[in-house]
Amino acid sequence: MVINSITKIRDPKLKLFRGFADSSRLSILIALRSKALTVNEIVEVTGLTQSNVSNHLACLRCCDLVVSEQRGRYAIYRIKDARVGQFLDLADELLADVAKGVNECDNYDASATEG
Amino acid sequence: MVINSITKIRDPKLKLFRGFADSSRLSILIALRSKALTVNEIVEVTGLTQSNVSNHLACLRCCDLVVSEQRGRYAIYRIKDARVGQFLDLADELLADVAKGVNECDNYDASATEG
DNA sequence: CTTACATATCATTATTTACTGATATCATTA
DNA sequence: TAATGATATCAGTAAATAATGATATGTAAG
Repeated sequence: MVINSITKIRDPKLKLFRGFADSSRLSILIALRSKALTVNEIVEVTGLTQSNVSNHLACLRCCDLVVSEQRGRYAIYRIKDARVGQFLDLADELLADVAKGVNECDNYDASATEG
Repeated sequence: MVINSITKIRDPKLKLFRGFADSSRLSILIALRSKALTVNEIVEVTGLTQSNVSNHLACLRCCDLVVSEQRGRYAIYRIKDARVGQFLDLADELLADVAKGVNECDNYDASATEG
């Protein structure tokens, strides 16, 4: 399993940030924030493929950001702790107050936005 | 510039997390947390190469996480806002309270730790 | 105006990480 | 127990990202 190579990371803080720092994983976390979902529901909401979602869920589960509960043949996933949500909130706050420029900093590479 | 490809990321939240989600950048941010430093000082503290540090600083600067001030032939870098530090704090908190397992989850791949 | 120092830039290469598609597992139902 | 549905796993490949090394830029001092 390659995705879980992040679990080899020694520094747990780095590992934590990595959990949030991928487009697919972030989508999953945001989706799970409102309520617990089955894998298929996550697939539908995010538009990712099943295996991709499953791989990332393994990653998030391993890092203790989400937990799964087997209910019949469904696996229900949910955010493990509300603080994970708070982490997302703080990111928004930080963006609103501190790092407004994050939004704008792509003008160095006009070709990327034009092409 | 390849490192700054993160600036192409649309979602600013994702971009923010990416800022923290690299070993070198995280080292730099942690180093800058205690006090402002020149590029060479960062190089010494982190053990990274000069060009690597410079590349990552460009990335962090672009994302508004750090700012630089030219003083003579030195460039002084510092964390742009205290909230960036708070973000690091919250990560620690989260790790302490929520994601303790982050530390332990590498037993799936014994070969990696043994070899 | 040449030298030395400090930093930035950039192309190349190396490494990491994510995605895909096929298949395995495991629980339910017929 | 065969078939179906839901999820997990994994090898292979593709894509993204970081590190390196050479060099450019800019600043100060001789």
